[in-house]
Amino acid sequence: MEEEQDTVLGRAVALLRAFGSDDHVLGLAELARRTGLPKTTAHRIANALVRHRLLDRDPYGYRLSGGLFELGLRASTERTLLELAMPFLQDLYERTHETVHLGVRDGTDVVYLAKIGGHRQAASPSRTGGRMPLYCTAIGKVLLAHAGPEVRRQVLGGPLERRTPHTVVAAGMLRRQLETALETGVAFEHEESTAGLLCVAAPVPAPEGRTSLAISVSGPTTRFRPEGHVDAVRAAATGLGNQLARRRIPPGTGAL
Amino acid sequence: MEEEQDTVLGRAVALLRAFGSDDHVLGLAELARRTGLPKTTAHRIANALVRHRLLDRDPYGYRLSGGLFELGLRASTERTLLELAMPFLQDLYERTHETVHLGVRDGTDVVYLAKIGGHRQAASPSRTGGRMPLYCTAIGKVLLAHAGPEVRRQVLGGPLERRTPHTVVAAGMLRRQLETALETGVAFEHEESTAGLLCVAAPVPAPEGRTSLAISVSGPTTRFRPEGHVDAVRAAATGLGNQLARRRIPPGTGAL
DNA sequence: CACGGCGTTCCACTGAGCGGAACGCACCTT
DNA sequence: AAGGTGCGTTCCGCTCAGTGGAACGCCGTG
Repeated sequence: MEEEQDTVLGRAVALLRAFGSDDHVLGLAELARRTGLPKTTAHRIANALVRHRLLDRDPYGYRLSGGLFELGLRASTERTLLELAMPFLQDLYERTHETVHLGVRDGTDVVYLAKIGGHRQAASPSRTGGRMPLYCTAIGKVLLAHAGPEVRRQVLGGPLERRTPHTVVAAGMLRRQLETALETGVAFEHEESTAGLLCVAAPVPAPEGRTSLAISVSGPTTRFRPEGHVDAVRAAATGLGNQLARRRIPPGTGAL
Repeated sequence: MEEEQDTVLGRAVALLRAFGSDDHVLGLAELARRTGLPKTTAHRIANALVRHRLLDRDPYGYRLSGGLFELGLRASTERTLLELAMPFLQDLYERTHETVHLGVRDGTDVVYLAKIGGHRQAASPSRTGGRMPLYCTAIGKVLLAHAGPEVRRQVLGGPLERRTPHTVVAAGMLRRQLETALETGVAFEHEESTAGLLCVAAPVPAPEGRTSLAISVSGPTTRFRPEGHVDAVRAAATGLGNQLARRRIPPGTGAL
């Protein structure tokens, strides 16, 4: 958790960021440990954050508050992006009735901006606001393929952690997949991040600069055939792309 | 913008909160004005916030950043609530193909947690994370009807601002509408917050304590008949209510 | 060209923030 | 029962991060 934290503000932000996308509630000690702050300091600042309604407190510890949630939703760029994107995701869901995702690239991660899934949705571990490494998801591979050479080098050079028996951990193999992704305009995932999960993703074309958004449809191995949804995903992605271009929405690169 | 702001942290939060749900980008001077901070101080803190990626800066001024957006999405209570609610909203949308909202009560406001609307959605001004007063929307009236007596008194006692020619500004009239809302389990809005907009809402039943969530369907006067969707909304709301009860999700009261 | 409003830089003062030490408490071992 | 461990909390004297008035340069506008 490397942050500049020599000022109250930095420390406060560090405390907020200490909450990963999976841990909901953290005790004071854990918080102090993660941020590397002295217990006392963490205590003081965390309580101040509670006072200012950025954190909630219950007997079990601290958690990010609804106030923070509300504040986050006001971030203009992401919000207008979402508002424009929703109808397309919506349509895609209705055509496929499988889980639909919208993701942005941030560094070597995907951040999921939206997820639509009905009652019968596959047990995908993704969560809105959550992160995944680029190399092992369909959205990730699409975005990686369209990212600059530095990012590709960084990912292909770095270790490719095996997350399931099917994760592509050979850089050569991955590189080839990225090539075909560029050619065909879609990427697939076959249980590479999560066992039992298949996925197709297409990049949202950006007027200028690098694509950093992608849309995907995913479903369980039991019934889902990714190849069957290629056209639908592509349509949604290009539809959104056109919409964004018309509205002159800047590409989300680094925005997040 | 009354906040306790005698500490850096308080001031920082005040700066973030200075961004209303409608203003995207604020200049330094405007920011200083809204928070009542000296220009210098606002400048220093705002830049610190930029450094910590809670604000973005472009030639036009400051805006809430994607980092803040991401952070907000991690707020556990709201997130799990949303994850449980989405399928129901989804279904409701598919049944009606009109704009669907999920709202919570916070004080005398509704806060919209989710909005689903396809391409043909009505021009409702609501935005995810946005607020509306309780007295003039369907969701608001439902929530008001189920709120404690203090809240009712506060709203009915306070001035009812006329937002359109159809806004119910007579306390007596409003009170009667709340009664029928309690009896029938749904509330309507006929262009009371926005011209051309009709809406039905139903409360999400809470196992214990006060209901503070509601679901609505809305559409334009041109084609939308709220009465026709009563059953669908009610079904979605009780469905979600059962789900929440089963999962023992605490009621969202004051959570936000 | 003077004016008002913007964002920015400088700098001397001071109190908000700091964190080590020490405490009470609820669990576990032994 | 006695000791140990990890938790959240309180106290308090030191000091440096945060403060904000003054002053500056840069636009537009009347």
